Amino acid sequence: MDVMDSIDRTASKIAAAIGEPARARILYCLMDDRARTSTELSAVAEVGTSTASAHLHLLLKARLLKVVAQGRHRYYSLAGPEVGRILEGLSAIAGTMSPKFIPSTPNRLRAARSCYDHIAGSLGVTLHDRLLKLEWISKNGEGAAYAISPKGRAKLKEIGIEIVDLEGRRRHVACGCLDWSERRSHIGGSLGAAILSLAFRRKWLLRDLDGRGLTQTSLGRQEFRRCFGIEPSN
Amino acid sequence: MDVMDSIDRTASKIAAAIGEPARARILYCLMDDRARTSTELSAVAEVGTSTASAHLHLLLKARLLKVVAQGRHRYYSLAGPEVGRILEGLSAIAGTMSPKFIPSTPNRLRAARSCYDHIAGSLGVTLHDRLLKLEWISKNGEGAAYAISPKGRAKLKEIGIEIVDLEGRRRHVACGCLDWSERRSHIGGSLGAAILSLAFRRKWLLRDLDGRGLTQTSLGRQEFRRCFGIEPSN
DNA sequence: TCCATGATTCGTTGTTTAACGAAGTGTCAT
DNA sequence: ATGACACTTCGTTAAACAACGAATCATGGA
Repeated sequence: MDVMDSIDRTASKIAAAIGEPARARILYCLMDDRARTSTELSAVAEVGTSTASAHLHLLLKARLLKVVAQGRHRYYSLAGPEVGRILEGLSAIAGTMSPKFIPSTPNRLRAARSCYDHIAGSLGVTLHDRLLKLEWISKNGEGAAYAISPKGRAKLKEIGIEIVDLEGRRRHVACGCLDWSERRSHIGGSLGAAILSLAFRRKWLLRDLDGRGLTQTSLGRQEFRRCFGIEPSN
Repeated sequence: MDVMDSIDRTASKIAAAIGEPARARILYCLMDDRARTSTELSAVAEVGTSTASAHLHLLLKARLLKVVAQGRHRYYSLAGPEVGRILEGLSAIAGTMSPKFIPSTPNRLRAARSCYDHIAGSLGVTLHDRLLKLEWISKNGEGAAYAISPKGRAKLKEIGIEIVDLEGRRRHVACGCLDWSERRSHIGGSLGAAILSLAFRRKWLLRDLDGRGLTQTSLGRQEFRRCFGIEPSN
């Protein structure tokens, strides 16, 4: 009975965290699964940066948000899918409006882009998520680093990437790299570099004139699909 | 965009309603689907009756609770299953504890009892819910009254109850009657009376010595199951 | 009818907390 | 190094609101 009470109490704390208008605006803004910076969220919440900082701190403590520090930016995002579900549920009660009107997953896709020496943009994020889903890589590594599974090694070897060649250097073999425009992780580290270099070599991707943009060739579309099971997006 | 904002705002209001400790205690206490009075809930929330009244008013406005007036009592209960789901969801996030530990549906069953001239207690409630589920009765009637469906008439006739004989009197043919101990509706009106009288006549139920309690016979268990599909409870 | 009891409304008090600006910390660029 | 920028921490103020007791309304029983 005592345990139950404490659950109720923390549940109530969580509800209270959502129950403040400025914080609710922050949370619902983050429902598209993109990470945003403190200052951006202060604009969304329509409060000063210091106030937003306090709100974000509280939301972190309530385990509704998580944060990733990247340089002098701190990217905040929803702590997990359960949080999104709670928010959807509340909206569902709120309006007679059906939950499908809530701006959750559907998101405008952005073009591929390079980030230093690996693939960023929507393609980079898709690839990143896909490798995790396929369990070629897993989050078991230290920090933001990913571990490569035996299956991943085999499959990547088939494609033409030898993991052993990438190991033993100072650089991580694979790690999540937060994307400036997508605000989600894409695949970085020497594996990310190897994939981009492979894609250039095989003419899956062409470098744009501005040096950062990438264009996927029709061959590239086919090959990304064949190798990773990625549906042609745009 | 404006519509979205308003949804967020009311969602935030709902969360705020849950986010006050006293109100959270009230809500989680009501998760067993039983209606409770204002004074009882004030005890649960550990506040005075006037404070509880204010909280209950707010929860009504937030559409998290509904209320049924019965004499000088007002029975409060959760507004719907979505509310329970939200509360469960919050608890799920709150603890690492799994949602199944939340005291939602499983509830100690109470013995059958008579309420004036019809069946109350757990059996009465079960019967009430069953008749609705089978769609022999529906909530289309005025107020707390139920309408009897054609199917219901036919099935009840098979059992030995002629609805036409019950109609045209001042009394409702069927209506929900809030149970003092179960705090949930059982089946009242002349249909309720007819069922109890039938159960006595056929020795499905025996009146206890105290005059209010009812004992289900083994024949009764069989027959309630055969006629209404009610599983033998205790 | 009158009284007892459940429940709500009202007015007051005290606590909580959201908001801001100013000052402090850390990171990138020149 | 030094300035610019992103972000947080601190101290203060003002508004929101939960709590209570007293008064009021409503219902059921004597």
